Amino acid sequence: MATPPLRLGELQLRILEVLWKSPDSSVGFVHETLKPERALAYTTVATMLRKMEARDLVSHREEGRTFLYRAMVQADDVNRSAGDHFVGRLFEGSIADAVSHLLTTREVSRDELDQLEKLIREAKRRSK
Amino acid sequence: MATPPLRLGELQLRILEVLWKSPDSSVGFVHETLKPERALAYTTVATMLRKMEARDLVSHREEGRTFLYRAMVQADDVNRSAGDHFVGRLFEGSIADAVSHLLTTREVSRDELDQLEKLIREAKRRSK
DNA sequence: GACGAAAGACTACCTTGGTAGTATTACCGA
DNA sequence: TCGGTAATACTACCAAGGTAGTCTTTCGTC
Repeated sequence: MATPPLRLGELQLRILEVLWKSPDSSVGFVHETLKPERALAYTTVATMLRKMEARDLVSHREEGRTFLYRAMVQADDVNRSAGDHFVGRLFEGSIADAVSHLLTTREVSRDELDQLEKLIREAKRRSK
Repeated sequence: MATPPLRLGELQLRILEVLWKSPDSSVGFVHETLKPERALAYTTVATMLRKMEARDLVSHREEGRTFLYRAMVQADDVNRSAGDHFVGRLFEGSIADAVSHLLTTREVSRDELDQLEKLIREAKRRSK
């Protein structure tokens, strides 16, 4: 179904993350969950949810008087889209370049490096 | 100077890329360069350039009647910012997770895998 | 049964990216 | 010098993300 680029804002992403972790969340729940990091009005969350539903990013069903929302896009879709953008637009498709950039511009723990090494070995095995 | 997140649109990114490759480009040059991929009006490019200058993404100097623009942000700043977003927002800071995602959601050539392996070895050596 | 709390519906506003038309100015060639 | 062309300036619009106020309905409770 040729998913379009999926341009998500920060709040939308945060909302989706709440819904991925807790499907069938009410507006109030999402609002409460986001409260520590973002002091948003309840209506702001409700409005954004409605806007997102208009874009088929989420859907809702009614449970009595409250709406329970769930994500209509999967985390993988979003990550994939973001990955495409990151690697494609910024590094002309070269994963090596992208990873190289990641590795050189920030601290990477010994542990992470080990993990990465393992990942590569696995990828090699798979492609063999 | 605590560079803010640097939220760039697609066109802005393309324009910056032209300016990185060819500093001191005129509006006409940027317009021409972008023509094959985007059929934009000349004035669209000029307007975007002016908007970008207002945000200090680019600057210009006058050469007779024409403006020559150059990027005020470096490719590294932009890539860094995008990398932060990609790894930080989407994978909660885990480079390993981010790379793993990259590796599993798309084709990676043997060559790239070799390159990656080398990168990791180097990173390990550096951190030792 | 009245009343306040809670939920959704609507509407509005701001910002920014993207796009482009119109106006103005300056220069160059016939 | 006259006119066309090329440059910038200004203005306007649209879409989308983000934010929130107000209105209406619906419960639960005293």
